[in-house]
Amino acid sequence: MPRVGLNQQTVVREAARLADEVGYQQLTLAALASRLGVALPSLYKHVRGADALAQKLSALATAELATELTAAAVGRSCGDALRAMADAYRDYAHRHPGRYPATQRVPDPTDPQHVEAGERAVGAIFAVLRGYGLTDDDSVDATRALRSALHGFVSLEAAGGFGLPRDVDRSYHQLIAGLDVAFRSWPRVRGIVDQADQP
Amino acid sequence: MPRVGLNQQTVVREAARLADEVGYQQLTLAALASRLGVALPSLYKHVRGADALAQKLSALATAELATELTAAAVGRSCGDALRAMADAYRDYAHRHPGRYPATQRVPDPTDPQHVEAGERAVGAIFAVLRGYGLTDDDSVDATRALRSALHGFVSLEAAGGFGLPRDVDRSYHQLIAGLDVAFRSWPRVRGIVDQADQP
DNA sequence: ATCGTTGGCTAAGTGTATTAGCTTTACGGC
DNA sequence: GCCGTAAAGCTAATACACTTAGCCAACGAT
Repeated sequence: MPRVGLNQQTVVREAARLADEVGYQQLTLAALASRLGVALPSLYKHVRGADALAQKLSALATAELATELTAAAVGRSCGDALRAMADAYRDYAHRHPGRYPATQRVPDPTDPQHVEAGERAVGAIFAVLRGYGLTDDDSVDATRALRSALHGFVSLEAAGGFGLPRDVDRSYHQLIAGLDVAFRSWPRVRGIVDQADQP
Repeated sequence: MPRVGLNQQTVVREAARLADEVGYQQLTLAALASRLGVALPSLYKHVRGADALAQKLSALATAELATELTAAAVGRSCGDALRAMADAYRDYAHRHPGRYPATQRVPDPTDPQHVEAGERAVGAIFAVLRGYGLTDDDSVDATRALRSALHGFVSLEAAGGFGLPRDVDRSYHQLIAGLDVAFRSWPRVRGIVDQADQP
């Protein structure tokens, strides 16, 4: 029985490819093992189990996404940067439908590469928002808002949640344009929010 | 062996309760059967299988959510309606952490109640946006934007995606305030988008 | 009272994840 | 070049989850 010569990286990479083909939920150790030409239990020599594989896949996908988000924003600012980053985000989800859901897993604190990837991804968003003059609490709120909008749109789209015939690209760009407007008036808006909290 | 006296409704209702307790992903036919005091295969007398149960649960949760969204918006308009509806949305997700994910399943066209529930939910959002003067394509875009923002925020929050200590309620209200600003300037913004599409 | 429908059951089969323990390959040191 | 060992593969067995088949008893209508 000749050895296949696997290691953790090859296993996780192949898991990513398989997930993109069959879907994140359909990624199974059995399918992965057969794809790699080994028996299922052999995978445990490289990965602690199904959950650990999902975590490693998350680290991989998050790192890829962070790199692409950063690349999209470099050399641009404000609206230009926001549009470029938003397009890169959705584009990644389209090109990697199986990896994208993995990026939503919260980084494992015991995996430095995973943590670093998550920080890079959030950092890329943070950087764009700094271009709008947003800092401190404002930038935290804005980061959450942007992540929510991007992830929400992409995941609804992937789930087939947009039934009407209206062009989905158009709706996405309109959403981004709306966020641009919101971020431009963010501190002013915040004043209104604070004010509304007072009785 | 005395009969328990189940029917589809009691099974689905109990599934909803169980999902809220243990989580949507942890909802299992085995756990549901034991909770109902019945052997697992007996459930098949009331539900076609695990997937059909998930679909029925989706119909139930979507109907509940639609009712609460509608109730929140009645008698209000624009920013008031938007805030009330957004709060109701997130509140439902908090009160029913196991049902909420079920609402994201696309309605089954062969289940009239499911379809009706989905239409009511989207209709409630549509109605609020009409208060902003948005119609036709604009309202489709805006509905998608609002759904994306609400779902994205709630699902990131549920996943534990917001690590920083900044108050999450504040961030949510800020997001809603930002959407209010965006919707007020929606048609104007749309002109910019259309313009950007030209070379 | 009985007959048919229906709601429950047990048994059995499939697919996935996991653990235990064995075998053999490949490599580094001598 | 040989050999010892760590690691990479394997088979076997366990634990769940979902599903189907087929049996039996309870309940309602006649």
